Amino acid sequence: MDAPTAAAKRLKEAGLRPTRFRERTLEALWATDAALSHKDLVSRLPDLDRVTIFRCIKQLRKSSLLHKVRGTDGVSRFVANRTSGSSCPGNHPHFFCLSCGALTCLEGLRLPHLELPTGFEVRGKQFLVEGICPGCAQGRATAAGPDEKETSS
Amino acid sequence: MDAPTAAAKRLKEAGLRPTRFRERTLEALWATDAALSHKDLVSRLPDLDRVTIFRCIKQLRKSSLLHKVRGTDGVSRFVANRTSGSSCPGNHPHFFCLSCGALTCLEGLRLPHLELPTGFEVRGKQFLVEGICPGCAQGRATAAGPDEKETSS
DNA sequence: GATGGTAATGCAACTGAGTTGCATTACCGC
DNA sequence: GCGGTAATGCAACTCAGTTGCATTACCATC
Ligand SMILES: [Zn+2]
Ligand SMILES: [Zn+2]
Ligand SMILES: [Zn+2]
Ligand SMILES: [Zn+2]
Repeated sequence: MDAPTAAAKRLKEAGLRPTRFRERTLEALWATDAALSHKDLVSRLPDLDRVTIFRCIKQLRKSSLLHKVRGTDGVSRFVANRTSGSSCPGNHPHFFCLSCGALTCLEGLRLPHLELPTGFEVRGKQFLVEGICPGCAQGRATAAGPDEKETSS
Repeated sequence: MDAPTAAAKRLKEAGLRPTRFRERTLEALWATDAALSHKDLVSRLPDLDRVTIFRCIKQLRKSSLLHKVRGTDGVSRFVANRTSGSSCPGNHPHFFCLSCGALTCLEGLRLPHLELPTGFEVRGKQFLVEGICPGCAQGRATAAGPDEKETSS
C-alpha cells in the first residue's frame, strides 16, 4: 500500500478525489513561498497538460486549498493556503517585486481598514504593494554590478 | 478657425499632438466618472481603430492624462486625471462593483498606510475594494419594483 | 478480482486583451 | 505648397484562460 501523502490527505479532507496530478500540483505550491502562475506550474509539472493544470487550480480554489492573486502585470498567481480552516482570499496584503516578478503573501500583516462613503457594500478587499523585494534589494546593494536577472520566468 | 477644445488644450499642455482622435478619447473619459475599459472606448468611438485606441491610451498614460486600474476580472480600465498637476497612478483606492462591473475612483480617500517588514522597498500601492456600489445596492433594496438594471454587464 | 458509472484527463480549437510590423495618411514647421 | 515626422489602419501575432468532446483513470459494488 502506498503511504497516503500529506497532499492526498488534504485533498480528501477537502472532499476532492486525491488524484496523482492534484497531489503534485498541491505539492508544487507547498514547495515554495512565492505565488506561482499557471506558466510556473506548467514548467514544474512538464508531463501535465496545461488545461488539466487550469482545471486543477480551479478545483483547488473552489475547495479553498489555495488563493489567487494578480500581479500588476495582470497575470494570476496561486498560493497554497497552509492553515486548513480560514485563509480566505483576501485577509492579508501581497507584495509584487518589480525586479524578479515574485509575488508573495504578507501573511503577518492585516489588511488596513478603510472607511468608505455610505452606500458602498463591501464584499472583499485587495491590497497590492509593488516594489523591490528583500532578495533583489540586497542583490543590488551588494552587487554594484547590475547583472540582474537571468532566470527568465 | 475652430475654437480649440479643452481637450486639445490639455493635450498641448502635456506635449502631445492634439489630434482629433486623442481629443475624442480624452473627452470620452471626461464624460464619465467610471473607469472605462478598452472595449468601452471602442463602443463609444466606433469609427476609431481598436489599435489606435490602445496606442492613444498608452500615450495619454505616458503623459499622465489618465491612470490605469485593473478590476478583479483582470481587465484594465482607464480614468482621466482631472487635476493637471499630480494625480499619479496610485494615490487613492478604487471600488469595483460586482453587480454592474463599474470601477470607480474613491478620490476622497487616502491610501491607508501599511508598515512592511524591513527589506522591502516600496514603489507603489494599490487598494481595490470590491462589493456592491450605491446605485446597485439601492436598486436591490428598492427592488420589488420592476425596472431593475437593464444595462447588462 | 472483474465491472460499470462518474469524475478526471488530453487534445484541439476557441475567445479576448493587448502587441507588433508595415504601408498609408495627416499634421506642423518651413 | 513641400517635406519630414508622428499618427493611423490593417493584418497578423502572443499569451492567459476557456470550452467541447473523446478517452482514461478512479472508486464502489458485486
Ligand atoms: Zn525580487
Ligand atoms: Zn496571499
Ligand atoms: Zn454597481
Ligand atoms: Zn483612480
